[in-house]
Amino acid sequence: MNESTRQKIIHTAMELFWAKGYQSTSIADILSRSQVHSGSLYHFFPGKQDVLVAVLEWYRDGIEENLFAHAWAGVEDPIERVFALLNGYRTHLLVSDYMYGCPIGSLALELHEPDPRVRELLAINFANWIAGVEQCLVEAGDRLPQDTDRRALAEFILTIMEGAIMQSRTTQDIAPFDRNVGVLRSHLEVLEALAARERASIG
Amino acid sequence: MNESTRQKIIHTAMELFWAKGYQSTSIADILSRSQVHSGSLYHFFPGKQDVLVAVLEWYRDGIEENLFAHAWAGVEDPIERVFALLNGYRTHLLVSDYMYGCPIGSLALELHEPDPRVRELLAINFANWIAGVEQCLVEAGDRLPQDTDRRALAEFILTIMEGAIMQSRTTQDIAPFDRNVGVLRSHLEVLEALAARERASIG
DNA sequence: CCTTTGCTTGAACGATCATTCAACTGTTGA
DNA sequence: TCAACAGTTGAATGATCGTTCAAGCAAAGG
Repeated sequence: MNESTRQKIIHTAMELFWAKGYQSTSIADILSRSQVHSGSLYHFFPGKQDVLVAVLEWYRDGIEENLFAHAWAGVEDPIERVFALLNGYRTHLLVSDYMYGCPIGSLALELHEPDPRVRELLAINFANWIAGVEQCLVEAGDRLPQDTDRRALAEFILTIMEGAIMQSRTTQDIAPFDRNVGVLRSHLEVLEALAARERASIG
Repeated sequence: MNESTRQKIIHTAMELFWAKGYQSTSIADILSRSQVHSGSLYHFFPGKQDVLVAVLEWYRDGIEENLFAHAWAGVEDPIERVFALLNGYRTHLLVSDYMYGCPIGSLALELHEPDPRVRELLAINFANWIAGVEQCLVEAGDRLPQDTDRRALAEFILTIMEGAIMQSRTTQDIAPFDRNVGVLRSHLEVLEALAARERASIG
């Protein structure tokens, strides 16, 4: 089984969906960019939606090596890892002139009546992202107040990331992104201060 | 000049763009739903993009009466007005079975290379929303710490609203929305507590 | 050698897309 | 009465869309 053609299609589709969105990307776009012919594509995929499914599965299966490992290289502090992750999206915005935001988020809002498989894969990708951040917050241990709902906080951080990207992409200005991350940082600093007081009163 | 046909097109297009997105809405959809014929549409609008521009102008010009006035009817407390506004989106999600989120946000992420007029109108609509919330926060006066950047906080609230809608629409579950709003509420409560301490120490 | 199998090639198809336009209607002002 | 004009009608157009398929190729197994 020749994986290279299939992989080439997925990789090309991923880039195009990220840059242009799903609907604006035509099969012809994928074919010409990947140097594959339509018959080959339809040999591997029943239709366009199935290419999207494969792309979302690729995101799901590679989030560790493609996203977290890259963002967290050289960053050990668990709370700084959260901001390192956010900074990765910031860099993508800047170097692509506000074209590349979060590929999952863009697809999530673009597809209004998605295939159940697609919606579930979008949700799984969000859940994996949240789980990665939650792990950072768990590793932060008693630097956060004991009763902090770390999963809810991780979910909140995803929310801020997505909303911040939306605003900066729309205004073509990194300032909204930075201000939002700044408010998040001050929120976490308050939590850290509360946790420090907790530790002092107990210890 | 017959405004009713033009208005009928804008109103229908607004609904369809909200429900299905811009690209998934065809001119034929707008025509059949609004009972207008193609020649009439192209008499008023040079093309599809110009219909979108008119819709975004309609949002811009009507944000007060169509959004704020409705959400804030019977709510006087400025901080509760913030949550009343968010609750309006929550209701839309629930009654539409997670189809209707924020029309501006959906368009903002769907359009990857928008007409400059379109992008500017999206940005203006965001700015107007932020300004409305900022006004609430200004009216909250010394219930927030003196040095609170109320514009940045309003921007942050937009971010949370958009990110929360994205997650609840994707998971088809209101819980993420509610948890995000809950974290926001606790954040504001911390600010209110800090402001109370400020007032006590000064007064 | 032949058959099977996995994959490739690329022309072709029907559907749908945004858009055009010539003919038409109804109203208004001279 | 008539010309001018705003608006309507709906068939037609060309482009592009996702998809199909018959033909071909190369390698493997017998």
